[in-house]
Amino acid sequence: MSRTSTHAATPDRRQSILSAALACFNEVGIEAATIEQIRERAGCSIGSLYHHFRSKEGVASRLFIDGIADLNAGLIARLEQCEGAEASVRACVHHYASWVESHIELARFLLHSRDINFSLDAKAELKGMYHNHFGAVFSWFGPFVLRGDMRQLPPETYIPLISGPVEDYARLWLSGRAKPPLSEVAEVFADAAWASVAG
Amino acid sequence: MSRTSTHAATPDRRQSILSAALACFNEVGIEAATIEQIRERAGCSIGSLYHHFRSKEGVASRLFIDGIADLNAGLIARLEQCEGAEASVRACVHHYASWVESHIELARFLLHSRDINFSLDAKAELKGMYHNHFGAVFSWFGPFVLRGDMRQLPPETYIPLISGPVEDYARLWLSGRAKPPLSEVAEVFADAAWASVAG
DNA sequence: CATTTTCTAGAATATTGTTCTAATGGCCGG
DNA sequence: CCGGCCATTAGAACAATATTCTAGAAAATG
Repeated sequence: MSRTSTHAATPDRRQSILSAALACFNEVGIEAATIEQIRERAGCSIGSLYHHFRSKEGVASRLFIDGIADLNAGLIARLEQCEGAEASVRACVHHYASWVESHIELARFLLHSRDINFSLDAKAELKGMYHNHFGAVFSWFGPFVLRGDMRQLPPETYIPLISGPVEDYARLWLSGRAKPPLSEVAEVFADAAWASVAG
Repeated sequence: MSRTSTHAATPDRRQSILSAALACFNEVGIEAATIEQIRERAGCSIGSLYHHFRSKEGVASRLFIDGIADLNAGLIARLEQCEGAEASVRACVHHYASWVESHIELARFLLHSRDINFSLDAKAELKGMYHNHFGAVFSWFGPFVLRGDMRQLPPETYIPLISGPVEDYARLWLSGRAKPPLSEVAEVFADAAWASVAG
């Protein structure tokens, strides 16, 4: 009878499960969050949950991968509107800061969950994503280094130098241990980032 | 009869459990590591394990808290042998790098496990530890700032600026995504750290 | 409209964290 | 040396919870 039967209101279960899981994970951590809690919050059945995701870790993986993908895509888009090395380096810092401020819950999840037990599929997806992203980032910055606008350093050190501080601060801020909003201190980190890699 | 009975070789069960757990946690993550795996590796019984630790998270908490305590204590000891702001700032970076290189497994655990579900007791212990540590660190650096040897910045930004990059790099290195050993790139991060906070 | 696929539901099952009871061995006061 | 006490160990019993399974309803497809 009508829509209150088994197949009730289901515009997109998938998304409601992801949202519910994000909230649960942030409240008690991935491990402590139970399927039952997520199920109840999403207002769905166990079967439905397992139909959309392989497992609890599957939900966490999806949140993680999609979150990183969005963060990365935004950076690339922003870089493409930058002129020159300094603007690009600063954009990395400011993008990180503003993304975190506008995706607080998701950011909290991404920055606090480093030990998701990714499935082989998820690992492959993540690896491919990183490969593309870092490829894009390095081909953007490569010319600046060649031209001498940026210092030549061991390749693996650029990202920690540029993003390390703002990322670290974001963790502090998200966990409530630092009060000044990211937007207020981003400039400090942008200055430091540029100073550390300027040619 | 002799020592092969129930109460077998037990110089310090507690430590063998911690070691076994550390290995398991690093191999498959805290969540995926089972009590059974840890128990087997430590060569003890379930009862023994739960006698020494309240729970699986209790083991993880102990590893985490003791690890951080050691890292922090080492830093304070090292700072006390430094003269001046620059040497102190550089010492922070170098201490972090060398500690990670000489405690690889423990470092891997500390840097990848941000979502341990600490008990109230553990939270209190950790909070007290951080309180003392940051108190000591800030009273060490405070005079340098007052004297103008270091720039005055929002207090919460110093740690990300100084430790953020080397910490971020350590994560990369420990996960195998960066090859140059920490000791080889530490100087880059020390330079950057000092540049970002120098007066 | 038949049928095929996707989706939902919830009971049944399996895994695994935790508790409980009993027993062992050292330690110490007598 | 004795006898009780406490820390420690063991492993079975228990409980919580992740996952699988079967059935059926809704949408999609032709």
